[in-house]
Amino acid sequence: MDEIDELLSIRAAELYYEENKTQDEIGQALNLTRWKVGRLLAQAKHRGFIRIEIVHPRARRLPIERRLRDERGLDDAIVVSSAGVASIEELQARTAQAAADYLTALRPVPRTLGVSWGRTLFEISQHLRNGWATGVNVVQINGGVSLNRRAGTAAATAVSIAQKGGGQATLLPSPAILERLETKEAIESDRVVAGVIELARSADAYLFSAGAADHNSVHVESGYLSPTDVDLLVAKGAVGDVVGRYIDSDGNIVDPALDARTVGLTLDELRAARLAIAVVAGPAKHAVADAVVRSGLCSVLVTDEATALHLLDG
Amino acid sequence: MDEIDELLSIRAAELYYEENKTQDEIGQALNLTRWKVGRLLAQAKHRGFIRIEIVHPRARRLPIERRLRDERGLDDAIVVSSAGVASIEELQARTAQAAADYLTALRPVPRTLGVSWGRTLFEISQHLRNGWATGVNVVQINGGVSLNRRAGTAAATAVSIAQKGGGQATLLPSPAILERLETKEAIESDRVVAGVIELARSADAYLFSAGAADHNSVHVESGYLSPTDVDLLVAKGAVGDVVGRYIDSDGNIVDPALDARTVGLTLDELRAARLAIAVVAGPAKHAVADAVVRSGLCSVLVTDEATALHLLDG
DNA sequence: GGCCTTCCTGCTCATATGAGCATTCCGGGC
DNA sequence: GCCCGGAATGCTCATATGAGCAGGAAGGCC
Repeated sequence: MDEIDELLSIRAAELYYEENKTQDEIGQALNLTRWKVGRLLAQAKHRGFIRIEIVHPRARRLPIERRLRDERGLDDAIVVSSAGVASIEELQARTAQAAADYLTALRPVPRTLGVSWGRTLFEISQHLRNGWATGVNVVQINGGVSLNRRAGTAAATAVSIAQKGGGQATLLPSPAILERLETKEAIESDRVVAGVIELARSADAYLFSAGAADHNSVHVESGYLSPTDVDLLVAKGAVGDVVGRYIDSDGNIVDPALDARTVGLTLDELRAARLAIAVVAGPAKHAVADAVVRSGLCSVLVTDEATALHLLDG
Repeated sequence: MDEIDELLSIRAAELYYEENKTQDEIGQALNLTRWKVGRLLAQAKHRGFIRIEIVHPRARRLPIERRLRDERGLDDAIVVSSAGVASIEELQARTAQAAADYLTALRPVPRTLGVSWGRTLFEISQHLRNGWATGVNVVQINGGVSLNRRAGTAAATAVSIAQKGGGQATLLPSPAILERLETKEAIESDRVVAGVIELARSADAYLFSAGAADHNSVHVESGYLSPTDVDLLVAKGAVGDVVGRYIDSDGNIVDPALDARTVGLTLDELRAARLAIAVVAGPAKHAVADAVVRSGLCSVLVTDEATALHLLDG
């Protein structure tokens, strides 16, 4: 395509998209046949001169979703648009909304849903509508008795999801990470705890997020880890955590000793699940999102456009 | 339109614009008739959820041009798109290019073109192609014998426009602003100078820019004014200059004494012209652009999108 | 210069889309 | 319960558009 045609295609595009002229009218205006105009417009589209964006908080990016499915082997992918997004909070809200929408539309409706906890999960629970399902029982898949002011968030999340879905929540009455291996084993052998974990293993679907390996983590905030602990994990290659278990960029456990003191489903149990929905948004989580997808921790990913593009191109 | 329909219209738009599905296919996918889909898409467009942008340095904004013509009484307006613009320099280049394109396409071709000088005019001269016209004579409309290193820019601009247009340049051999009124009157009564100004008055068309009233002005750079002079003009309400004459936001001369010492066409002569093309770009010139258009200094405006929107909404 | 290949142009025809209209549905008033 | 007005729906039909093809121009190669 020479420069003349390039310019003509721009003029044609202006008349077509901004002035709503027909290709025929454009042809008359520019002294071209309507077929030539059609070809110029096709060229302009093909060469990326025409950018069409859907500007709406609920807008998704289907072509990127397709690429994630095809190129990264996911069963499904939900990518929310970043167009017109003003803040990271809004991005997270959009993603949480999309996750809530996905859960609501999920068929068959899971009888038992295993959930993790954290800021993302809490937000999803807020975006779910009353009656999003009928009779969905919710079970926590990792420890989450909070140690401080945030106490109750983990429980509130599971309870809210269950209540709005017309079911019961089963909480895992245990800290996320214990200081001593013996304590962790003792807790896990407790009849109630063991029962909950057994129930969690039998869930039809899992819904969880991933955390970045930084001082902003809920594990630091909840007091399970100190900022120094996180620094050490990062030094060992940690990019983030899933259900409280810190992984490197290949999805491997970074610190087996720490992992052994962490209560809840193991990552391999998660990997073996038929339906594991990861919800990960924001630039801070690009690395951990990559590790999650790469190592097959989820079969469905709900994320934002920038993170998705990072997974595909980065 | 309720929320359900709003969401459906977004889903439909995704399938239509991103997946290139037909409205019929979308209907099947979403359990709607194809007419409903068509209506949803129309709604989505109408409510601004669909944003179509033409991303190209030569792209123009025809709807804004129309508004400028209709609402601001211009004979013609050229508005270059700001989409994907990286720097102010690029914006100015785009605008200069558009001005060059406009001149090239101008019919009837002017026999004599009056031009001012400055950075914008110089850039336009660079963007013009050899043979953009055949036999266009160019005459300077304001004084421009530079006093310093920039010497020659003013002359080079006029000569370049003339040469590329297959004509001759007539330079105005006079400083832009003189220190004493008597000198200015003496120069203007010089036979050569008087002849050039007479020729300038008879031009078929004028091409000029406007300068912001700041220390970055070419008049400061060329030594005709000191930064302090400009500060004083600003204090008197100056928003910028046209052919070396400083105006306030209503287009009135700010300092009649200074104006009397300025050589070249007067603003009223410019206002009386049949075809006066002003080329003004960049955020620094929003105020002066407004004054130019408001006071009828130009019949044709070439500008950038942001400046145009400022004229319309600001 | 003649020939061949390749790309481009203008066409026919099938399909997709939008305008306008009749019908149906729904909520409010009696 | 019944009627009515207004909105939403599904339709017919005219128009706009894209796919595919035949003919022709342009340019390279002998």
